[in-house]
Amino acid sequence: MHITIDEESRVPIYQQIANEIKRLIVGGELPPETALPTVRQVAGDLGVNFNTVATAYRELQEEGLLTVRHGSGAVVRGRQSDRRSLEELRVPLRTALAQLMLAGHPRTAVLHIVREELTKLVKGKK
Amino acid sequence: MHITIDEESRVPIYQQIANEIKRLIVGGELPPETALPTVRQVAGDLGVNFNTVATAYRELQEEGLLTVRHGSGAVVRGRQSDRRSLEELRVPLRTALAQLMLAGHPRTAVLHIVREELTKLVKGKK
Amino acid sequence: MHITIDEESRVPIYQQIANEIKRLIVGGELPPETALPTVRQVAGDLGVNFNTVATAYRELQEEGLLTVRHGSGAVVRGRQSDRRSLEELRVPLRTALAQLMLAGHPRTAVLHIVREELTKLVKGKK
Amino acid sequence: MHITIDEESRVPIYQQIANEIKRLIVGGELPPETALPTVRQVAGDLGVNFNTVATAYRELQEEGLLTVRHGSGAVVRGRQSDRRSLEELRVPLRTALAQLMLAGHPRTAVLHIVREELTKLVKGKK
DNA sequence: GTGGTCTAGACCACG
DNA sequence: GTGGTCTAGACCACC
Repeated sequence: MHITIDEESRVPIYQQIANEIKRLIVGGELPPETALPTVRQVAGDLGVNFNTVATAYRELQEEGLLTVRHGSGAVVRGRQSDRRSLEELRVPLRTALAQLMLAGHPRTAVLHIVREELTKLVKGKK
Repeated sequence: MHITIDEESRVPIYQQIANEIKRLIVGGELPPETALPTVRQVAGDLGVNFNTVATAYRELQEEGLLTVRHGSGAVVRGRQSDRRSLEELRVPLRTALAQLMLAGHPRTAVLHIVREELTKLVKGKK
Repeated sequence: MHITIDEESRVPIYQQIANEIKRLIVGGELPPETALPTVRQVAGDLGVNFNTVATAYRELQEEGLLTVRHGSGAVVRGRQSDRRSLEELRVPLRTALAQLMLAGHPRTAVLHIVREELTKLVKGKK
Repeated sequence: MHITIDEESRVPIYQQIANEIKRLIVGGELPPETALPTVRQVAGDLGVNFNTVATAYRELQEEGLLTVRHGSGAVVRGRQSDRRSLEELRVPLRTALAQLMLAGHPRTAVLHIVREELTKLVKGKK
């Protein structure tokens, strides 16, 4: 399971970890029933404290994406769904798109980038 | 200048203000050379702390979007561009797209939402 | 003996098993002197670890609800009673009631729900 | 704001704190818009680490009961509502009722206790 | 001065 | 051996 963390980012590390795992779930690299590595293993790989990883796992569990079984690890849930409303999810999208356009990319270029990202997201997925 | 703030959001208020102003610049509602309202005025309108708005303006200045003229307020810069690299801007986009797909929206639906948002962004723009 | 476990719940599985058995004792479905199925049998039925069921049985024994006869399984005790004080038992009740009211159910609705649950509890009981 | 913690209980301290605050909200002792004491103040009063209190506040925020404003403290939300379904809330009630009956209290006595608790819950409420 | 995050390390609960 | 909880203390983000 490959996760990259940006130490410089102002996004909290635990949030970045959660986002990366979401990406892997969406992309099919972590299909339902997959056992995730232990918090201590991920912590070791990333060089962060295990509590930081535990916070990420906790967030994913609260969002219904993982089942964390005390004593036997975490697995990806079969029926995933983000509980947040579409309107809530539009806000970060809107912000990301605005920043791209501010950087000087015209509408068609932005759409191209979006298509690229969508393709990368589901690359591994059957 | 119409800005909306979500008190419940975990995104810092100053960040929300900065994002909203970026949106208005992209949309052409704040064309180059436009004078922005004073920090105190915005703070009063939104009912937030003076320093919060000041932080938002400082961020926009650091990103090269505003010119703050000593004693006479801030104006939108002529040649705007977000200084961050494309790769840096892809991360929040990727995250936003992944969340939409996790919510169960298929690729075509996500693209549709993206087009809607892009259209809304440049609505006021000639 | 029908027991249901919620894998997603944050209540430990052994605790859920113990709670379910208590419910069956209260309801009269497991009258005094009834022999309980063996730990291994319950574990197999529920698809949980052997030790998990053993922990549940141990808890019930410690609370004086079961008699574990060396080598011959567990039986329901004749004169059952939870050893904990009334004050100790009020706390979870209070918490459960507060959550129901927070969910917007008025006092009379909560009382109705309580009556329903009490009736369900003793359904099988003569 | 009076909160009592049972050090012996197996319910986590942060959970107990959250439950107590819910009780105070239901009872009207913490009406909407009330500012809660700071995490450090509560931590000092209860003799626990401030992180423990912060975890409780976080849980309440995620359940939509508090608005935590970074830098200016937490306030009780106007429109509270527990997002969990009625069925989910019935389980702890069922468990609490079963334990009371196991302790030898007949149905009418249990109902009496429930009424007492409901009355205590809303004591301070107008 | 507020809450948020992260670390380090101990101990417990669970399966 | 897993995750959960709690502590202690540091530093940062925010208002």
